[in-house]
Amino acid sequence: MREKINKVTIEDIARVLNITAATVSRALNDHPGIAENTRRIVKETAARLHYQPNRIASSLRLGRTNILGVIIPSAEINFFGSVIHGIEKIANQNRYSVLIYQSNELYEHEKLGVQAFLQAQVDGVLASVSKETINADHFIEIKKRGVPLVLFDRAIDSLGVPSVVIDDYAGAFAATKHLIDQGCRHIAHIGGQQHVSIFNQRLKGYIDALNMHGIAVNEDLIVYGRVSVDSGRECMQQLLSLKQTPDAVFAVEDFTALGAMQTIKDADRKIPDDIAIIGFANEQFGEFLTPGLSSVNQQTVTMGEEAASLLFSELQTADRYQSNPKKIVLEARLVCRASSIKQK
Amino acid sequence: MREKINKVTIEDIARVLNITAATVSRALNDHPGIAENTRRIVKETAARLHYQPNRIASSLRLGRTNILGVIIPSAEINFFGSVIHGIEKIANQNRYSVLIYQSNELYEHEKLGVQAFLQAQVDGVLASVSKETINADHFIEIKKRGVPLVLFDRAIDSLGVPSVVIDDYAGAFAATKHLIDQGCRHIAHIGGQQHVSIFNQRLKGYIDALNMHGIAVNEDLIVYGRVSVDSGRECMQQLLSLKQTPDAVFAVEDFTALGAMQTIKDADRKIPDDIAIIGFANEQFGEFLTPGLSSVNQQTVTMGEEAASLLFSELQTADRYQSNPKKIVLEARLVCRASSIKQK
DNA sequence: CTGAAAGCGCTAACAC
DNA sequence: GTGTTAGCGCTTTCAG
Repeated sequence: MREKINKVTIEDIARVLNITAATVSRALNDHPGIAENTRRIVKETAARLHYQPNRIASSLRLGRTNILGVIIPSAEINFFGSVIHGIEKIANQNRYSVLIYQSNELYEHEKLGVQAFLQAQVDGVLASVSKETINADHFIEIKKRGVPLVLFDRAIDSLGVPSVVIDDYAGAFAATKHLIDQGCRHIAHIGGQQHVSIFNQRLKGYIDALNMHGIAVNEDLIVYGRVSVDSGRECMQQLLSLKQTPDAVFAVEDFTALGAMQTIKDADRKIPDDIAIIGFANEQFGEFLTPGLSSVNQQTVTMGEEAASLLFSELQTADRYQSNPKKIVLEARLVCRASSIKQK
Repeated sequence: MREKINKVTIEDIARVLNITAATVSRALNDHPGIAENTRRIVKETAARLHYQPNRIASSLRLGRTNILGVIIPSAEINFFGSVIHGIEKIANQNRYSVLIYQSNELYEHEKLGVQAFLQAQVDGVLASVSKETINADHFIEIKKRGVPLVLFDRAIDSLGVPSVVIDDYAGAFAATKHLIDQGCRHIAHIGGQQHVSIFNQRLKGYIDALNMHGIAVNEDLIVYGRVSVDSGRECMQQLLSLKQTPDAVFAVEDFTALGAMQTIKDADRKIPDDIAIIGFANEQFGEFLTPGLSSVNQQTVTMGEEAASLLFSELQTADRYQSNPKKIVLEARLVCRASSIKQK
């Protein structure tokens, strides 16, 4: 491993061939007005010398980096890993690289991420907003600097930027209707923080489904948690302490549903016969629970792909942020498993 | 959103203050020989003008980018998402950003990733090798260019670069010993593809644990699968068809263990009383199964943190790749749940 | 303590 | 079809 490759530049190639750097650059980039022969010989020499173009230099010159910045709450969360997968796939197809930054659900980190990306001169930003974020000034700054921004999953409509979300409302509606179809009439909802728009949409879907089917909404059957297994347990305990306990539960997401399931089992109630249950997100573990947890699929990889595609189309339009931003709403598909299917 | 921020450079700040760009640069970077007053006023002006340093320009000048490249098979796989989480955490602490590239387990993609990183002039590369990769020339090229490289999980010892792996052998040994301690004497192993070193290590740990405890290895009790839920089912079926069925199973990883569990249940055998079971990887779902699946924790986040730390220490030593590369072996911790604890 | 000047590697006018 | 020249924004000698 003695022979270390010294950095070779287009100047080096030019010197070897007795031509100028400009010609080398043109040849390597397949410019039109270049002799076929020159191009061939330049490329050969470049390969022979193990030349790797310095993208930093060309970025500085061109004013673009071919890098996309992605801000997510945490790569450790399955959902975001999948979205990243989708984004990276489309990015690579367009010869772009992906820089990631985790906010850890902290507003301050999110701000740091935006700053890091701006300084790195990324050509575009994809972001899923942290739960803690109230102020959107950092995202507005991205817009002001003319850098395309696309939000996914946790979007902020008032920002007026393109976004990809799933239809939380329709998903929640379908989940609730499914429970109604199973014969349930006392359907509870364990909700999330209502300032988070997706959680609020799910509540609305639940309420409208009940109303639309002539079932009165019972405030006692709606409890709000912190979106976690523990919180699901606590909320379910609360529901079980009611005089009239529910015969079904629609939980705002799967971890909450899981906590609820554990509590129902601990109370010696049967799932789904005594209490049916359905979650949201279709996390991997739901399939393996006993009984299998019904849920709503969020099409994570597709979300990443769509978000990236949206960004690339933004990148091609000059009049950014002028017209109404495009909003892609992905279908939320019901996944029925044993936890919600009552034997007739 | 009319007022678009025009790109402001150190020249702009200099002009406003009637000083030179050099002084502005020094002030912003807290150079020693600069008047306290100048520094203050420069920073104030920078903030007022919404100045963001252009890292592309400074990278070109300095010859380093403060960017780390990470190559993983897929961000969609939980394991790698967690490792990324750990890497990114340490990177951010060191004011570094993380560029990711997914190989999708393809050698060709892995090569493209290396090339993209080299061109992007990343200051270091972290990689987990694709299952398909036989040829390591692309990694050798990273070394030749003097860019620090650290491998994690799927390492190639012969490359002579630092790496972080977990102790698969010890983990498998501990898992098997745990089953022996529970009184099991007919312990089966469902293995993986033996050309993958981590799977082979787990087989060895299993065999040595049996030998060390005076239990003869029974070839019938060792079956090889394809590391999936379905394969786990098939392998378990095979084990259940033996005259002498096992009283315990050590599965090469959790999905295999899950398939085995399902088959055991379907055959109306009790877990753990009839057949105890333990997996490997400590996937999230294991905790939520009934009974909870015992497993071996791989310390994924720690692996990312250690790998990144190792890279940063490489970054500080000039005589890279000279001495014996450091190899960090993380402890594989037994996680005992109901699936392997027999009532005495 | 600050200014002048050069240069990191590349590309794009503008010449010829 | 190729060369010349300038410059992207920043940092760092070297002067003073």
